[in-house]
Amino acid sequence: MSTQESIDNHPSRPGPPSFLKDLNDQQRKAVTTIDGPLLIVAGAGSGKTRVLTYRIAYLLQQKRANPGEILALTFTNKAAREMQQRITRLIDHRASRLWMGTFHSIFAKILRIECEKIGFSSNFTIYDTGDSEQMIKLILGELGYDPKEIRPRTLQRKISDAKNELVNPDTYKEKFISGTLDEITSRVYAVYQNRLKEANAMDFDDLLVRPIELFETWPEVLHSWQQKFRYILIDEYQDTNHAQYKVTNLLAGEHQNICVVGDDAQSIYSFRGADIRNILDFKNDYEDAVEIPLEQNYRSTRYILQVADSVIKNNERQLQKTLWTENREGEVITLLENLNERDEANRVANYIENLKLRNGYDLNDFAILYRTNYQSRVFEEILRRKQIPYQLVGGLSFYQRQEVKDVLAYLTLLVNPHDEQNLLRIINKPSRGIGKKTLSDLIAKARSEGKTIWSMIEEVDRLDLYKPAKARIREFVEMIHSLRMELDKGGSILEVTRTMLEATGYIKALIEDRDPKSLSRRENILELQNAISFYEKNTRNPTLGAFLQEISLITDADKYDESKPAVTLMTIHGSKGLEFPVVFIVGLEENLFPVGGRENDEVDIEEERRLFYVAITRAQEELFFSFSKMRYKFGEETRQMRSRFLNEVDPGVVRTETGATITQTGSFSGRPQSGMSRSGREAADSGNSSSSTRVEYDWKKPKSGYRKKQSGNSSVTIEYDLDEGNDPFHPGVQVEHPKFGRGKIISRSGEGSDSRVVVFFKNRGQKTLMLRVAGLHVTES
DNA sequence: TCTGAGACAATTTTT
DNA sequence: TTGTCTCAGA
Repeated sequence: MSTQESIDNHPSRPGPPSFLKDLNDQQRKAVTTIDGPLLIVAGAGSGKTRVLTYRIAYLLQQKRANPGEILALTFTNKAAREMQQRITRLIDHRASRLWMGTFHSIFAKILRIECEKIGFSSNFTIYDTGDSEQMIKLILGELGYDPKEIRPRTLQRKISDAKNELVNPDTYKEKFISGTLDEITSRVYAVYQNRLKEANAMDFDDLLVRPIELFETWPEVLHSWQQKFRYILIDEYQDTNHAQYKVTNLLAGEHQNICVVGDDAQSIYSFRGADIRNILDFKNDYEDAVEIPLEQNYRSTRYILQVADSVIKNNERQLQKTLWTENREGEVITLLENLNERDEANRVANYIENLKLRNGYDLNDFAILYRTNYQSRVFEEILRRKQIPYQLVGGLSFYQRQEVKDVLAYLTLLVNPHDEQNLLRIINKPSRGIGKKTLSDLIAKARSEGKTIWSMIEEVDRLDLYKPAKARIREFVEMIHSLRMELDKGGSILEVTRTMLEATGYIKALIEDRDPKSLSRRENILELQNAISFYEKNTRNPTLGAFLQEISLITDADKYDESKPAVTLMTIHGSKGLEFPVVFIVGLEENLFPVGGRENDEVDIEEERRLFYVAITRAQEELFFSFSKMRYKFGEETRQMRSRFLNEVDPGVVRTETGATITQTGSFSGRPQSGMSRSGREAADSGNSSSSTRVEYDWKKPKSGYRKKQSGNSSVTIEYDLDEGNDPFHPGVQVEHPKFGRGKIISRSGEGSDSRVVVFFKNRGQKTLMLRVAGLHVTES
């Protein structure tokens, strides 16, 4: 508090920036406590991003650091972009000089500068999970295992887990031999790491692990980066894994100015090695750490928070905290019961149309959230049929499509000839008569001579191979050589790509192909060319290598445009950090959400529950739960059971479409496993156990009223009745909306409880709102 | 070496 | 249901 007082007491000094006024006490403290380790425990919707961005702006304004001395790490591209935009708004062009981005992109950038010290060259290739898997499959075969018996994917997962725990192949060998699978993993892991290095390639995990290797073997390199980053900020700290913990711990070693923000209740990435202990133990790791909680929620209605709270308290492991809000109670949550997934999609679509019409929502106010990507299909189909624009976020990424990966493989080969995976991918694509036999001979020869495949085929003439194939290989090598020359002579990336598509006959092959997908493949390649062209025009020193690295770390999700007038479809994981006025959480069924476990691995129910919590807390005003009694799975109609989570929600704030309470839903209220949700049952039986808020039974007509702010934090509620027409909302009046902020009424239409106003909001633009539900209040002018 | 029919597996979640 | 992989035959 003393910081805040000293700032407030000297308004005439050039000291505190005016933007601090936008913050509440806790937030302001979090922004202005700048030296030393700081843990901000930020509940959902408590203004976390705002605090981070203001903190950065504050550091700059107070001249504590130059932009280049601030390192801000996020977990997803979406979060990074969001932050980038907000900071740009706050502090102009200097934002671009910040070291801000995802863990992976930032450390890729550092590695590009430093990687020669650990035996890589700066145009190393980044392998995605698919590339890794392919490579592991090849290695398995070479080691004499059958990829059908041992799934490359399983091994990929195990190796990735080991890397995130900083277990190298040698340690793995010592520590983890307990069964044959571990033994195989150990052997494959060792070969895999060597192959990656030979190929001058890194997988996603290496982008975090290799910097640690670098810093530990080169203390002076570590020291210079420690010096550079005076202030480090980490978002979503609860989702960091051990490698991420370690690498930031190293970097913060000098200045100890490390500020982490997180919420243990929103930890949803343990499958990727995220270790919730990182946040729980922060205060042990950094002795002088200060902890600041952010507990006021600005996002959601009281009912939404209430239902979120009723869910999350079923988890045993969690930090104690109290999330509260000044927002209105809002609408009760509606549970949609559907016959099957088509029925579900139709019902959701109908609600969207109705709410849009009745309450003046825009299309981008709606989000449909699901557990798994494949659930999006039905929704896409129905929305398309009903001509409701939507945008699908996530799923198969553009850059992961076959044809796009093929083109990128060619380009990658131009900058990194040792990249084996990409060479093997396209050496016979389109088919040019270099078949399986020739290739396996080639690989065997390369292995026995200890050379890369590329260096073998460069001297193909001395090899003993199938004659016709030799000629084709020679042609292939010459083609790559001449393309590389064109690139080296300074040819533009786009031009080289065009030449390549021509020379390889890739496009020609697609045109001749009778496959109906060929057309969309050609379109995708065109789109890729657009991306290349965009990159070249908008980058200072565009190089093919940099382009390839950049796109290997971005996904389709990054194209998400929140202002586009369309309904958003995404997974709950993808929705983290976002908010929507109206949210539909669909597919609340056993074995879907929570997901069904595969044979061997247990589903972490607490994590699934946190995921449900994340989904609920995305909603600002209206929330819907939905499940289907039948669902097509693998082409077969399966009977579905209602999710156990629905037995845990506070029944006081959830109603079915008919207005019935949720426990009255008949045959589908059955609980799946005995003894499973004891606490959930208790919550259900004891009604509003989680909160003192009472819910009126007549939920369809919420009380009217608006809050009039008085001095300080208190407010009085003034009753009015829209049917009487004694409300204060007329054109010209300044109003405040719980979500959209301040605005001015432009016009009004409709009668009584149908009254609507058009309001122009400073931050959100023009909106049509239903007075009955908008929760507006008049501001003093 | 290439092609196509049929087998088969897959639905967690992201960088 | 869809997409991927394999194997037999040309």
